[in-house]
Amino acid sequence: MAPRSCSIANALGVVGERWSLLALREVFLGVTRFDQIAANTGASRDVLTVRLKKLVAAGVLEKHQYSEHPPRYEYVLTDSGRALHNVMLMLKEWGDTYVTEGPLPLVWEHSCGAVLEPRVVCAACGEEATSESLTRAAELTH
Amino acid sequence: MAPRSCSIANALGVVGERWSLLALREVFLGVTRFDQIAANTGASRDVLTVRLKKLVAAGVLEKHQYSEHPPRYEYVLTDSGRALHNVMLMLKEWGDTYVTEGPLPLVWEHSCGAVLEPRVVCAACGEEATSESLTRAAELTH
DNA sequence: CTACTAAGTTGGCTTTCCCAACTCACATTA
DNA sequence: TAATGTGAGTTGGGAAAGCCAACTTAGTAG
Repeated sequence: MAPRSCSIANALGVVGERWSLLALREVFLGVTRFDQIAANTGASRDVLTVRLKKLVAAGVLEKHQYSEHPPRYEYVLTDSGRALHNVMLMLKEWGDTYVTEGPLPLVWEHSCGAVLEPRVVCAACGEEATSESLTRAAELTH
Repeated sequence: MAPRSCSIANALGVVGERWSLLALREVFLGVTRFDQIAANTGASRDVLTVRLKKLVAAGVLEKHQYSEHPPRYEYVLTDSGRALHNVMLMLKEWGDTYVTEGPLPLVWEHSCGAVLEPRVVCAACGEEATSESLTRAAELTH
């Protein structure tokens, strides 16, 4: 039996390996250079090289040369990369609530002035999208 | 330099290894038994054993015996596990948009009748929480 | 008594990971 | 001009994790 075909699996195929999401976290936080990404994530340099190459190949990051002499590069988000912001927010929210102990290492404030408490809602009606409020509309068999 | 302390890293420490989120996906879809989780994810049985044990130890899943003779078990979500639904939704949404090609393997319908298009909003004001609308409110140094 | 199912275990091999040291191209300081 | 520093990786060798198929254990069904 073949494993279930699924966008979660497809997504994890791109950003699911160790260090990938942490490298992206750094770029979201404005840290765009190899050495600093390595230091802030704790990834070993060789693995980080492989991960960044894969993220670039997948169109999540772009490698920009910001200096020709000496040659220096930075990694910037593409549209696809920026769209991962939601995933990061929810992962952070879950970690804040169920994993991290003691004071939270990072708190976001929304432009409305409140400390951000993210919620997932249905774009159509604005109501919260809980697992109970969802039904399967279609599923491919193969 | 120590790596950045962060709830995303903490979250990934619990559910970030390969197969963990796919096993959880199965439980969300109602598939709660070892053999079927193995088949539907594609995880090898030995690794799946380790992952499920870790998820149980972390309080994300609970192992329930649903038959004593013969002894049979199922895995069910805890509150912490159910809270991962948002993470899954966003990961699926990103995969749908940027990775999966062709027709989507799975579509959710919200109770309002619309096909679900999930959005992340600020609980306080209801406005969308984009990366541009957020500022860092506090960060621990250590 | 044999076959079958669920839920793992086990052994052997392959792949990936980790770490420290090294390279390379240039800039800066002495 | 020699030595030092910096950014962005590469390389090599050992340790850990992963993959697969076969085996086990406990019980049911024919």
